[in-house]
Amino acid sequence: MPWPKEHKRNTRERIVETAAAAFRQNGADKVGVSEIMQEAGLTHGGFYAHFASKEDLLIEALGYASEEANELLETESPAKSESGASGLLAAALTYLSPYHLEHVERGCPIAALGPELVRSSQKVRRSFATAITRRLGRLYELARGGVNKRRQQAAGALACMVGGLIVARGLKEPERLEFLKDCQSFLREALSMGQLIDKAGK
Amino acid sequence: MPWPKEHKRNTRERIVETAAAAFRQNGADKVGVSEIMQEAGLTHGGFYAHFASKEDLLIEALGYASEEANELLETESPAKSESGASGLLAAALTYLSPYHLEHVERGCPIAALGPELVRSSQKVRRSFATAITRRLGRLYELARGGVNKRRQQAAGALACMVGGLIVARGLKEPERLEFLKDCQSFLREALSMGQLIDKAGK
DNA sequence: TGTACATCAGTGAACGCGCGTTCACTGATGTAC
DNA sequence: TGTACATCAGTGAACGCGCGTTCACTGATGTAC
Repeated sequence: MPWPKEHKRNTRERIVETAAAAFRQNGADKVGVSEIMQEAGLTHGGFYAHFASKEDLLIEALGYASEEANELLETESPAKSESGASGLLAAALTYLSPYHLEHVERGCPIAALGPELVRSSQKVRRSFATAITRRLGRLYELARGGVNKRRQQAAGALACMVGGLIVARGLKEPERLEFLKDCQSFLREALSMGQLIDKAGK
Repeated sequence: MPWPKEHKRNTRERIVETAAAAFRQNGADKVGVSEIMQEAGLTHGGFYAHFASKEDLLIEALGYASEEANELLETESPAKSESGASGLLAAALTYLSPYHLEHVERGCPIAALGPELVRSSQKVRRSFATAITRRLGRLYELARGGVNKRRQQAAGALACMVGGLIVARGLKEPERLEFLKDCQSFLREALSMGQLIDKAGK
């Protein structure tokens, strides 16, 4: 083998990472193969030595982005330590942080590309559904209470997180941060109060 | 004037309505001017007698879709009367209904096009921000409690509604309805319990 | 150690296609007489 | 009432452009001797 063993693998990964950021930043349809390859320091012709189609790259990039976003949620964040929140609430507060609001390209692909992905090919949709289910599973593990309670809180929290970020991104400078804070306050009550009531009820 | 007075106005409105449905169904980028005109019973060439650009049509269609969705929220629905829910919760339950889940083309444009619109031109983004603010105002009016409470509940509810629908649409047949129900249960608690606690605290 | 070679990652011109937009035109219409 | 006419809503060919994809090629590499 006339090239270093890992060379092609590294190039491929560089393309995936570049695409994962570009797709989230500008939308999968608005980013061309040429643009991705150029940002990865290559020319467009070489693309098909690594991927069968742009759709295949989208699926890989989606997987990469999902993992990246899941890690973000489990990272220690200012919001997390400030409030002393833990588990599901902590993840939600991190998700609804100004940092995540501003950094689409490194953030949650559901919020960045959700509706677009739902309209994509069956292969993409399948991959997207898996990513969502996995995320829901992680949030479920962070929730506290009975089985139904945990499932409902994981669902409600994910909905608030995704919708909160999307709506905030649609607002202008003064209102968007205010909206984000309101969503945080809402979830703080909805998640922790639910707990308290559960305890009181027992 | 050699043509009936309202003829052109009617044609224009027909184009807007057709576009409002097509954009939500397939995404603004994926729907061509030709396709819209054909669905409206016309040929593509005539488009520019009605609109300066596709972008202008998008803005008009967005306004039309927003109004249509706002009306949906204030319509009497099965979920609404079933639960005896009123105000904000009733609107949220209607939003998170299977009907809305299935009918993107007649539903909320935030959930159908949100991330795509955020990446659009300044003109489109401005129009989108206005639509969101208007929706938030309506939800605020439906909420109960103090000023802060109402603002937080309106924000949290809108976030859950938009995110809940987007996530549900990303899931497959068995899970998507389950997820929708979980979001409804979550909001039922988060919204009505907040009320109860408020009352108990006074 | 030095040279010839086979490999294959990456190059760049070219393709067919659909898009948004333009423009010279056509023909249905209400009006003037 | 009937005909000639001006208006203008709508037509359809054409444009430049960027897209995803293909393919004959180039040239950097590790290996064989």
